[in-house]
Amino acid sequence: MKRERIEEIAELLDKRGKLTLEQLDDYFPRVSQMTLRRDLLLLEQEGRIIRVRGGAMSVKEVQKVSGEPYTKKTALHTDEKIKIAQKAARLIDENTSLFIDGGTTAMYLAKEIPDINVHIFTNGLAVAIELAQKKNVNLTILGGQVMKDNLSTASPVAQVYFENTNFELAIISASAFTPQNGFSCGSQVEADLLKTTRRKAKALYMMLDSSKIGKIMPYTFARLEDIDVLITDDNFPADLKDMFTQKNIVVM
Amino acid sequence: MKRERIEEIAELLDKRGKLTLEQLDDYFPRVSQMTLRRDLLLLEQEGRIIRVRGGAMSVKEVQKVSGEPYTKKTALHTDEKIKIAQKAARLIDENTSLFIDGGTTAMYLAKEIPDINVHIFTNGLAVAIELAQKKNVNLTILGGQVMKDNLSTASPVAQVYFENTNFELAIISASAFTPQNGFSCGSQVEADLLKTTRRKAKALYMMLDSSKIGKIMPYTFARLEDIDVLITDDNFPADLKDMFTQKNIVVM
DNA sequence: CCAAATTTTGTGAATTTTTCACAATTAAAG
DNA sequence: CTTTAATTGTGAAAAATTCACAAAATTTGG
Repeated sequence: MKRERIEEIAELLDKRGKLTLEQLDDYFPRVSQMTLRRDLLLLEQEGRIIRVRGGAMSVKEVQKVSGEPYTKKTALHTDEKIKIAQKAARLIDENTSLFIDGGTTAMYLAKEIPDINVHIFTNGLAVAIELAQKKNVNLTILGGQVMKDNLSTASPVAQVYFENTNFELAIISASAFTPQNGFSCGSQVEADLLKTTRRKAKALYMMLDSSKIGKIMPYTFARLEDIDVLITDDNFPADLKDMFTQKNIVVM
Repeated sequence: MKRERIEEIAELLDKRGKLTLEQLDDYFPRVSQMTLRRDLLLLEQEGRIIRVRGGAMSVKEVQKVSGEPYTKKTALHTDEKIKIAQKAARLIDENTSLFIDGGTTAMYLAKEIPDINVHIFTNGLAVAIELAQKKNVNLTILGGQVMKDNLSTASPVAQVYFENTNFELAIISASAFTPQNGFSCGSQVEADLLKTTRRKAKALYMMLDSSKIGKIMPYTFARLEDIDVLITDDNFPADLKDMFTQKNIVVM
């Protein structure tokens, strides 16, 4: 009981990297903060976490890479993204092959994916690192020039390689969405890649947190009706939801 | 003055691993605790330290403690590898393009490379993550199936893509070396990749720490005379060194 | 099955650490 | 030599952490 909780905390911390005591309290409403504190103390003594003011952070997380620009971006809308990622993870079946993009939401998805036998293609460096830790996941990363801002790769040449791969499902995310302009992102090559994704996958699942709604980025890579499932958070506007469901797109 | 102090704090912290504010106060009696706090905050934002209750700890220190399969391997012969990496880093000129492999020594090399204008190709995920942090380094990662044990990619298909790239210099490392069997590694596809490297690069620099000498791995990818420069540590046997220099190979 | 012993947990006060706001000082620029 | 900006110091306010002890839960032994 105690040990179970502690292990759960450790796991959670490995996934999220860092948690405040308040966040932990939300996850474990049945015990007091003091108990959680004591658990953290124990985990610290085991060398698995580091207690910091306000909460704790995972040692594994620190070991990965230090203060890169990427982690900064990670902080925004974290909770929504994790929830979306959890929903998406549940949609992945064993013994299938799928594509995941390189965005931040995708990275959370990578964390949530269970260690099952699947073949995953990705153009995200951070996603790849995360998935490489799962023994049963067969992983292929798309090569190409690395974009420093989001640690994902894209290049026309890599497209050729991409053309020769097969997968059933693609789970991608967009930087912006409006009904008129569809799903868009900030780079031409990325848009091309995602367009190819749309062509090659039997089904296209889109992860979109509601903060992206109403925004427009330069390159549209999919329209509203191009997707099969939309995975979003609770703040998704009802009228928009209707627009999707009317086109037989599942919104969840 | 301010920056100097901050650097000094960072250095101290890297050495000692962890320091309380009181200890820091002893080291810097001329400034107030508040100033030290502000310095620590700055260092934390730079991602170099982690502030904990009572003081701060060095990120490097945390990173040392191993846990993962990959990180475990990293821990072995660390000092030699870092020295070799430092030597290799000095050989890289601005405005050139080069290939770096995906091994552990290569990862240390990535850390040591200054933030200069170069184009780097690599098949190492960890190497890529490290290099992605340098603003001026143009980075391309070779795609392919990811090998979980060493976080590097290799696949016949990626080879095709590789063929279309150009670089002047390749800095690679081997898992094993004997004069008879040359430089060898543990995987067929990796050997193929490194062979291609040998063909495409104008010059081939080999990083080899002395612990690899006398070992044999299944796949040879280069012979003694194939390389141009051998970068090794101080324990490299003198007789072997002669063998290389007699073939006009620089040993350093 | 019950009671004693042990472990785990919760609570509020005490302590410590950290933050905050503003003044004082120092360094830099014109 | 002013003026401006940056850095630093101070004490109070806020927050987080620890502490001590009682309550609750779990385990143990009869």
